[in-house]
Amino acid sequence: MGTPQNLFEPVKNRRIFEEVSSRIKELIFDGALKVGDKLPSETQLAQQFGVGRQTIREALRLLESSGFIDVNRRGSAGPVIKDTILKKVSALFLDSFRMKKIDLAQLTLARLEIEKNVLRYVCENITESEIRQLRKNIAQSRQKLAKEIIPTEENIVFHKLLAAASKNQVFVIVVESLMAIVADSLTRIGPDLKTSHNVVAYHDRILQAIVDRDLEKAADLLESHLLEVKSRLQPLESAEDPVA
Amino acid sequence: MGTPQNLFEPVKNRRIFEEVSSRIKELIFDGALKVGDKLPSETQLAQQFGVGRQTIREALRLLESSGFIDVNRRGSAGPVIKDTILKKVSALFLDSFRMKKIDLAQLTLARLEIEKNVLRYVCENITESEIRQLRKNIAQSRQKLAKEIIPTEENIVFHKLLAAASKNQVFVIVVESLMAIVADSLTRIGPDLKTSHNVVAYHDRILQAIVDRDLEKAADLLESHLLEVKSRLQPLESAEDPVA
DNA sequence: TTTGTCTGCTTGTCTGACAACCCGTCTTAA
DNA sequence: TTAAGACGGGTTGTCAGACAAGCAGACAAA
Repeated sequence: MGTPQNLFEPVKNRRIFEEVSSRIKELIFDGALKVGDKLPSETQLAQQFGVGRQTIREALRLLESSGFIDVNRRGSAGPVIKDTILKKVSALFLDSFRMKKIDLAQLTLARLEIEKNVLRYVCENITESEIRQLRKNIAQSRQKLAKEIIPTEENIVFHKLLAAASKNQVFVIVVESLMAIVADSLTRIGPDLKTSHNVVAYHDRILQAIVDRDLEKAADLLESHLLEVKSRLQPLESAEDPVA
Repeated sequence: MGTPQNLFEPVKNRRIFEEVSSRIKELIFDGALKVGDKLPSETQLAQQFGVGRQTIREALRLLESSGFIDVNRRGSAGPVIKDTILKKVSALFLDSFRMKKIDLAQLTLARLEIEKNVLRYVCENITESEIRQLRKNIAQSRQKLAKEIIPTEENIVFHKLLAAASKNQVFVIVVESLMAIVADSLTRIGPDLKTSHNVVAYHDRILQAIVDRDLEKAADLLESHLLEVKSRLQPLESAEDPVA
């Protein structure tokens, strides 16, 4: 008590590569560097910033892992400005999950609530073209099923398409992140053709409810659907940690 | 059409530092390395992995920027295992915002929906101790206001405390991320004592509604509260981009 | 037109070097 | 006795130089 703590901010002891990294970041935010633009090669960057190449490399690692650039492999031209921040957010979300900060019950619950919100906006805003996309997605799943292939990817995409149709980027990011965890969990579990048929059937009925603008029905279907997915993934939860 | 495209997956050409980074990550996931443990020094790591120090450094940069380790500055001992993934997620979310992928209207809308969900779980699960924390938070805000200091930090914390009281880590992460954006936006706007009084008053009434287990009232108050915050931040949206 | 080869440049990695810096230890002075 | 100051070993941050692997475009050959 009594002693105020944040009076003296820490003197910023930034490392040079952090400074370089955030300078480049600012250039991107300001629009001076746009997606698709190419950065000079490492040697040139080193000269221009007046630092060593190792410093530049570490700065590039930072930018790369934050989703701002894409470093070409050996040989070809310099780093390219790209925007893959979303993928990086999802990856970190997955890391959180793997650090046991989230369990499947919490995940499903949150997913349910958030996707219900999404559904509301979807029912209000969905366009014909988006409906076509969803229909196409279901058709692709069915084609795979007919060949006895599990359409995992397509089933994940269905939910991402829904999020996109809400026209709210925040939902897109969050759903994308949650689905990354679901996708990861699904790869750990054996494939199951019968369940997949069920999943696709649910997706189809949900889409139908959306087309009918029947929000309540869509939400109910979604709830049953997710609870089923949860019970399917549940065994994973306890089966993990085989470490002594 | 006709030509299948994903038949040949790209030969994975992982760089050594990526390999090193993910090896260490796995050790953390497996529990072989726990939070607080110290990694060997860079030179020792280089020897043990049989690679150069530069490679180790780049691996450490990766781990650092993903929130797995904390590298001590010059001099003191080796890197320490830490878990600051959440902070990194928030930082990336903020980057998304700065890349104009999210605007304030979308943000507020999503925040409203998600915090309403949170409120529902809060009303069901909140404990006495959490109520005390929230009360304390409001009291602190009032103290600052009495000294004519804007309690920005406390006001942000209020919403984080609510999220925590939902007992769902997913909501915690999402709210944390959204509030990082709000906090950042608030620093760009001039302080406003009068508005702050209003904010704290809202928080107080929301807490009261929660204590009364009056979900509907709490949700209504939250909605008005957030819409007010939105209208306060709105000027920022158009005032940006002074670049020609 | 397609295929093979060559050249130059870029990235990935290693090695060696050194200043700045932290921490525990030892010395010294009050 | 104890507290302040000096010392030394170990560590990080950064630089410089080196070289193999690999790509891209030019050019030659089939």
